[in-house]
Amino acid sequence: MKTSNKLGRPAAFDKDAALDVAMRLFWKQGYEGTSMADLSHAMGIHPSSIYAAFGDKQALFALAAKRYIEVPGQYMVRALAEPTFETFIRAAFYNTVEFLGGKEYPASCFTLTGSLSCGVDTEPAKALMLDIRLRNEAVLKARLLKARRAGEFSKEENIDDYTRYLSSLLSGLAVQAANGSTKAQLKRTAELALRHLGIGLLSEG
Amino acid sequence: MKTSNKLGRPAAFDKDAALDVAMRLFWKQGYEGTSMADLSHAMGIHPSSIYAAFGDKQALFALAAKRYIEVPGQYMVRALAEPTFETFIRAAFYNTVEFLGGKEYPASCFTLTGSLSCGVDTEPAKALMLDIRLRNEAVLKARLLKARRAGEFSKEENIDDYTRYLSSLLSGLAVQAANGSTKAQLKRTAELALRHLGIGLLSEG
DNA sequence: TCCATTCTCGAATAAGCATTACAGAAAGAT
DNA sequence: ATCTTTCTGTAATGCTTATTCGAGAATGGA
Repeated sequence: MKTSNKLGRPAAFDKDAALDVAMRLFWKQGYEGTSMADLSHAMGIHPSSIYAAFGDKQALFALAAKRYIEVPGQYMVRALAEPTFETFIRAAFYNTVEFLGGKEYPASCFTLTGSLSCGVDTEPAKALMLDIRLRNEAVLKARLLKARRAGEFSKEENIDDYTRYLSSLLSGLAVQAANGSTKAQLKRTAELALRHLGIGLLSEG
Repeated sequence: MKTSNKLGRPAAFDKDAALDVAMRLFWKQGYEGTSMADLSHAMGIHPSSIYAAFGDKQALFALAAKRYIEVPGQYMVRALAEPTFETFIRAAFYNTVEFLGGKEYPASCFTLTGSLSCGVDTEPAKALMLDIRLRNEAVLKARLLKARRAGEFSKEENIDDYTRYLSSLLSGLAVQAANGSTKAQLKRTAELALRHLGIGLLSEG
C-alpha cells in the first residue's frame, strides 16, 4: 500500500488516474452493478494489481467515494464560500445544476447511483452512501445556522426542517438528472425552486 | 403460465401473495441485490416453481413492478380524483408522505430502489423503473393541463417546467425517506414544500 | 382405475463472481 | 553483478449466480 517506497519494482499505472476510472464506473453502474472484471478492464490493470494497490472491492469503493467527495463533490463546498445566505443558496443550486447536467461525469449523483438499495451482504456500500448524504445535510444545516446568526434567516423557521427541505430539493434535481433531464431543463427546475424559495434567479451560465 | 386450467396438479401457493413477497424484496434490495435464492426463500417456493409460474428473473421483476403500480402505487391516482388543483396538490403530497412514511412497505420508492443504476446486462430493469417514473410525470402533466383549462393554474407558468419541479419535489421526499426521515419529518418537509408552492397546509393525518 | 396434465423438489449445469497463489520481471541499493 | 523488494500477469480458487433437467407426486376427467 505504501507509495513512497523507493525499493522494488515501481507501479506501471497512475494510482490517481486508475481510482478516477473506478469512481466513474461505480458512479455509472453502482456498487453491485460493477464487477471486479469490469473494473480491471476499465482501469487497464489486472485484478491482482488492483487488490495489491487498493485492497478488496469494498475498500476500492470507499476510496472512490473519498475521491468523489474531494474532487467532483466539492461543488457544494465552493457554494459555502459565498458571503451571504442568498448568494449561497443561489450558488448551491447553480453548482448542482452544473454538476448534474455537465458532461464530464455521469448524470445524477454518486451518493444515489452508487448504492441506494442492495442485498444483505453489500450493505456497507449502501451505508457509506447514506453517510455521505447525511454529512452533506449537516454541512447545509451549519450554513443555515450561520445565516441565522447573521440575521439573514428568519428565527421563525425550523432549521432542521428547512435543511431537510433544501436537501430534498437538491436530491430531487439528482433524480431529475437520472430521468434524463437536460442541463437546460435542470436549470429551469432549479429556477422554479429558487423562485418558490423567495430567492432571485440564477446568474448566467 | 395458465392459471385457469383445471387439469393437472394445482399450485401449492397463492400466486398473488407470492408476487407480493417478490415485490417487497425487489423494493427493499433492488433488482441486482435480490437473488433468485433470496426470492425462493422469501416466497417459500422452490426456484423451478418460480420459473414455471412467473418466467425468468426479469419477467418476475416486471410482474412485481406491475403489481407495484396497481396496488401501492395507486396513491397518486387517488390524489388525481380530487376536484380542484389545490386539493389535488395537497393530496399528492399528503399521500406521498403516507406512502413513504408508512410501515406497510419499505421506505422510499420502488422506482428508485428497484434499480437506479446497474451493470450493462441488467439494464432492462433500470429502463423499466425509468419508464414508470416518466409515466408518473406524464400523469402529473395531464393534471396540470386540466387545471389550466379550468383556470386554476396560471397561463404564465410553463407546464413542462412545473411538472418537472413537482416531480423533483416528490422524488426528493423519496430520497429523504431513504435517508431515514420519519413520517413526521417527511410531513414537515412536505408542508414546507406546499407553503413555498403557495398552497395551504396538510389536513390532519 | 387409469390417464393426462401440471405441479414440486432435489440435483445438476454452466457461467460469473470476488479473491488469491505463484512464478517471473523490473527496479534501486549495495 | 547480486540481492531484496515490489509489481505484473496467468491461472486457479471456492463460491454464488440464474436457469433447467428429470423423477415423482397430486389432481380432475374418463
